[in-house]
This record gives sequence, structure tokens and C-alpha cells, in this order.
Amino acid sequence: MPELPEVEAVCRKLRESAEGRRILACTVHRCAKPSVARRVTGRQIVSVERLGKNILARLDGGETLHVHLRMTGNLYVEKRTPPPGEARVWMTLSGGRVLVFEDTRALGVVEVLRPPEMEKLRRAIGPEPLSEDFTVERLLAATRGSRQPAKLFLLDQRRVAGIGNIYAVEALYKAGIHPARLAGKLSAPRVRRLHAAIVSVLSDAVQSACIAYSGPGRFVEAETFPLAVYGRDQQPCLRCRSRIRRIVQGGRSTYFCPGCQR
DNA sequence: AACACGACCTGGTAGC
DNA sequence: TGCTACCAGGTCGTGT
Repeated sequence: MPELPEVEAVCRKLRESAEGRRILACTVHRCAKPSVARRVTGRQIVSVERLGKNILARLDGGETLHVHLRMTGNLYVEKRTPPPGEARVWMTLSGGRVLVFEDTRALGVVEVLRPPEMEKLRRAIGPEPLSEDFTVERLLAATRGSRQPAKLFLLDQRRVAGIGNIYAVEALYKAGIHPARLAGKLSAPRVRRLHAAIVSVLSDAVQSACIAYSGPGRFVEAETFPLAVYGRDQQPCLRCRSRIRRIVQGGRSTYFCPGCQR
């Protein structure tokens, strides 16, 4: 599910449905931090913010509810309490709705952060690719210090925030850059193309994710966004008809077109 | 520093 | 049908 676009969709929805509400009760189940319940109960959700793939709900009193969806997490507001076993955490909000955190694989994170911990998290996350902070110059400077393959460079949250496996693959395809090419050796024009590709792929995906998520559905499915290469091993490239290939980098699948990615 | 790899978890699916 | 093996959108810790 969740890379930047999907997390953004979740946050926008939460701003409508949870911002300003008070947490009246909290039940924690299958959660590494049982103290979460005690620390959020009675607090008001002042604002909801996205930091890369992290969801930050600022609480009155100065602490922050931090949620990371990882692979299978989902966070949404619903009318009723979830059936037992379906959610890891749920919170009754003022106004009668329930904030639910679901997470099949239980890899996700729900915790409460104090200001210093919050600052530490902020320092670990690079520029937001859809903000003015993310300039070609900044991306170029970041690549200069790197000896990583471009694909792994993009997955590093300290370099650019919020890019995951799918959109790293899609951005490299759009930019015509081979995923194994070293980030530090990309020419300035190629970095410029990569920058444009990241911004374009992510803004399109945010649009799609928000539309997909605006309905009654609580799930975000990336299939709503037309993927050009991801998952298309052995299929013809949409641009040059070469066969898309799958390789493994850092233990994860990369798809690319040997014809148009150099 | 950079990389590989396993760990964390569960569930879906392809192949036998 | 039932078993096995592998795969999955993320990150962290350990070892080389």
C-alpha cells in the first residue's frame, strides 16, 4: 500500500475526519507500545501532518502520535468499532467516530513521541519531493555524496522523503535511467530529468490515490495508478517494445526497460 | 561507508 | 485438494 501518495491520501482524509477531535478512549491490541493508550486518552488531535511516509498527529499537550503504515498498515476513521481481531489499535473520538489502525502483517508502528524524539525523526527524513525544498540543485548535491545505485539512493529516506519501491522504479523509468547506475555519477542533465520524473510521477500518483481514497473505501490500492514498468516483468516496454526485466537490488524487486533505461 | 542479508509478520498465489 | 515455496508497496540491526 503505502508510499508517499497513499500516505498523503490517508492524511488528507484524516484532516477532515479526525482533526480537532478529542480521543475519548483507546484500545491497543498487538501493539509494541501498550502505553500508547494511556498517553493519547483525553488528548485532542490538533493537526495531522505527513512527513515522508510517516503520519504525525499533533496532540494538545505537546506530544505527537506517530503512525507508520509500513507494508500493510491502514489508518482511517469509521462509524463503528471494528470487529475483534481486525484492528491493532482503535480510538473513540469525540463526535462518536472511531479512528482505526489496521495492519495485517503487524510491521507498522504506532507510538507517541515527545518533542526531542519528534526532532530526531524529522532529522532522519530528507526533503519532501513535492515541496519547494526539493530543488534540482539539492538533488544534485545529494547525489554527489553517494556511491549507491540510483534505485537504492531513491529508497533512502534521508535523501528524498516518501519514495518507495514502486515509485522509485517508475521515476527511473520515466527519467530513462538504469536503476543500477551509480547516483553519484549521474550527469547534471540526468539528475534534472530524474528530479522532473520524481515530481511528475508522485504528483500524478497523489491525485490518483486521493481519488481512490475519497470514496467510502478505506483501502488504498496503488493499482488505481497506471504503472508503466512496476510488476511488468517480461512484458513489452510501452515506449520501445523491449522486454521489461526484473532484477533484485537490496533484496527487493526492480523492474526496468533495458532498451530505454541507460 | 556501502553492501548483503536476516528479522520482523501474515496472506495470497503459482506450481507441483 | 493440499502442500510448498516464493512473493509482497518498509525499515532496522548485524556482519563483512
